[in-house]
Amino acid sequence: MVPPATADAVFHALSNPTRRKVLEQLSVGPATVSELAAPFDMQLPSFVQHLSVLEDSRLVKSKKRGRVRTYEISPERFKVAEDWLSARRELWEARLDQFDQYVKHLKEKESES
Amino acid sequence: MVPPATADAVFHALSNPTRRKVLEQLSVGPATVSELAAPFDMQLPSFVQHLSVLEDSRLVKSKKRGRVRTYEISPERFKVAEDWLSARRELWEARLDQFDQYVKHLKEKESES
DNA sequence: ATAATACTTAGGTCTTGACCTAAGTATCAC
DNA sequence: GTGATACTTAGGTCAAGACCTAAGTATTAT
Repeated sequence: MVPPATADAVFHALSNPTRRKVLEQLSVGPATVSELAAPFDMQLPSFVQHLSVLEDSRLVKSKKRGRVRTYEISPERFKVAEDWLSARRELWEARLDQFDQYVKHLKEKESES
Repeated sequence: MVPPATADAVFHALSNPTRRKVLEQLSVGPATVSELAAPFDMQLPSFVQHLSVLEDSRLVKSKKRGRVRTYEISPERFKVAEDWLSARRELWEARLDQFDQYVKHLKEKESES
């Protein structure tokens, strides 16, 4: 069981377009703060806050070497979101299948008469 | 391409534990406002706001018959989240596979010497 | 017709989120 | 060791989010 606070942080991190674009960039490969910030029309301190949100959610991790901080994707964390979504899907698909079966059953009965 | 605003709304809707619990409940089957609200220690108007957020994101839909409003899951919308996540995963997995290949390649070279 | 039920509307508070500017620190390049 | 670079810290604003209470409307039950 994933603590709910974890899912909160992960989905919240994903809810902002700037942060999603950062994740899209990092999916391609690691990058530094300035590289990540370059495409955005935003002051650096504001942008860095987004990186903090991402890091707090653990969707990414970073390391500083000298004065340069490099970020990379932390793939394990995405499972929190993926697993929650697929658990929902399994539940309702099972239910809808059951409903389909029921409809099919009704139709068979109908054609008997 | 899904407009980013859509992903914003979907992930934002998913970021709150009350709303996720509602979605868990609705995955099991449709339910009315009062049925959904019952487990939560929250005033009804506050709770109904959560339902509005979910409906705005189109993760759920509702219909009113008489004085009772019934909610149900709207499965298509979940694909927005699922697709975004799986697109990221594909990218970084391709990259990490490539890296694995590279390491393997290095090891082969090493054993030649 | 009256009362109870099932929401809805209309506010108000308090916290969090998303930005900003200005100034600071730690490295690196010369 | 001086200046440029790459962030960091420390504030401050303004909008959005998550709750609340009080009162309203539309249905249904008696």
